[in-house]
Amino acid sequence: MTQGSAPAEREAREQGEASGVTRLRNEREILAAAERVFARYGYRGASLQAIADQAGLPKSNVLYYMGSKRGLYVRLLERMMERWNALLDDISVEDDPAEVLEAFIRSKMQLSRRHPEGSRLFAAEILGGAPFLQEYLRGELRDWVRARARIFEQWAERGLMDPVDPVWLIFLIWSATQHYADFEAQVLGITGRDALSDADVEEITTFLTRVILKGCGVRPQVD
Amino acid sequence: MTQGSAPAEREAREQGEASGVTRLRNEREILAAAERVFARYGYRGASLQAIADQAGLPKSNVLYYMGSKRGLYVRLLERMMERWNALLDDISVEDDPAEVLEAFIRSKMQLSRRHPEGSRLFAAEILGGAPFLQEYLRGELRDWVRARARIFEQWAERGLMDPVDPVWLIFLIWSATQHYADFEAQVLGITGRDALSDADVEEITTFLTRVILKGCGVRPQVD
DNA sequence: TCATTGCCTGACCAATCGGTCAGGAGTTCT
DNA sequence: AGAACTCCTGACCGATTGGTCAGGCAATGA
Repeated sequence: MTQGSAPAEREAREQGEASGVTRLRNEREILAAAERVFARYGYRGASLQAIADQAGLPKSNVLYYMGSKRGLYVRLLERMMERWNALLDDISVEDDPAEVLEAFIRSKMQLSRRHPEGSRLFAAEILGGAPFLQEYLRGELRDWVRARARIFEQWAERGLMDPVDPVWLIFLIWSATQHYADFEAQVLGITGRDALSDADVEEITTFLTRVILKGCGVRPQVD
Repeated sequence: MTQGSAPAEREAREQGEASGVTRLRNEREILAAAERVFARYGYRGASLQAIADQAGLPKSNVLYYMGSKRGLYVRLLERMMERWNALLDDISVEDDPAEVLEAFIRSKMQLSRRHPEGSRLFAAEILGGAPFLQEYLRGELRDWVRARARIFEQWAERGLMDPVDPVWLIFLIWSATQHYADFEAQVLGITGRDALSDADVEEITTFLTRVILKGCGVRPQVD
């Protein structure tokens, strides 16, 4: 983002280490509060007052730290995209399909599990037509999907899996894993739980892995 | 923004015997506009002014017809639930699993296809914690899921399908089908299309049916 | 003819929105 | 001491929010 194009002064000057700690803590508090509020109400529906209340700070302070509502929102989106990109590791044709697909499902599930608010924030952004993420979708993410798709196709050619459309397969995995964060209210309401336990998440992950791998003809790893 | 109907036309038919027609048309126009706006911005983010503009009517007229923002929103939710319930037909243990599951996937896909705005409206409501739908989720819908789950289990006992958790299976189908309406912006951005054609939807439906049926060990119908 | 009735809407309201700004509080430097 | 600098916030701004209401308009009943 905005970093060091203009040298200016070094921020190495520390005025009382306690104040630096406060600054970091406030910043984290605001980001966490904003993620909750934006996820729940969407960009337009969220108010800076609600975010400030959640963070336990005056509204002016939120604007002092973040500059503007739009800037805060974009920053949260970028943070979520970084988390997403972190698990988009490279794979090769030589890898084992079962291993790769399971790792894919598992890491995606953990991302939704670890950052449910961020996941919902992302979902709300897409739901509203992705006004801030068009570029990312049509660029970086599209390239990543195409690269993976090509590998899936090569696996199919080698008879390691059924010749299913790899793009629809990726969407299937995304939707199935994202569901438990985005539609949490529905899942909890129907199953009658207060929250999903780690055991539940593990069970769901196993279920999804088994059904999807079997569904596209990937034989579990045999050593 | 977009003026759908010229005032002159409205005046001409307004107070004549066809006034009932105008009323019906306005009501439909408002509901359609509201569905779009609520789906895009969520309940709080949507404004009556935006809905009125979309419908080509003054804001006061929207309130005259619908009473309040909340009432309008609830009415839209109920309409969507009716559409949903319409495809929740009864099934029995004697039915063919492959047939039922395929019909399930196909009708759910068509619902998302035919009412994408309604689908997104529902998604936004759940995303925000389902403040207006708690009762429906914990009552009607939960009962429906349990009834289906029991049948799936009996199928598994009879060896007609793998003994997978039926609730997770239902969620898998819901998420996979809903995805193409709710995350339309992502799907279009990544695939580089302007819209999904009927052929695309048919291809996706076939893909999902094949993978999911195979994935939980349901052999395609053999007659 | 005039009063009534139902459909409709411009003008208006208090509340809230995102954002600005002057200035207080607290350190550090000269 | 006082200037300079950063961190912070109450008060305020114009715009917009959901909602109300008095009254205009056209058709009907008498």
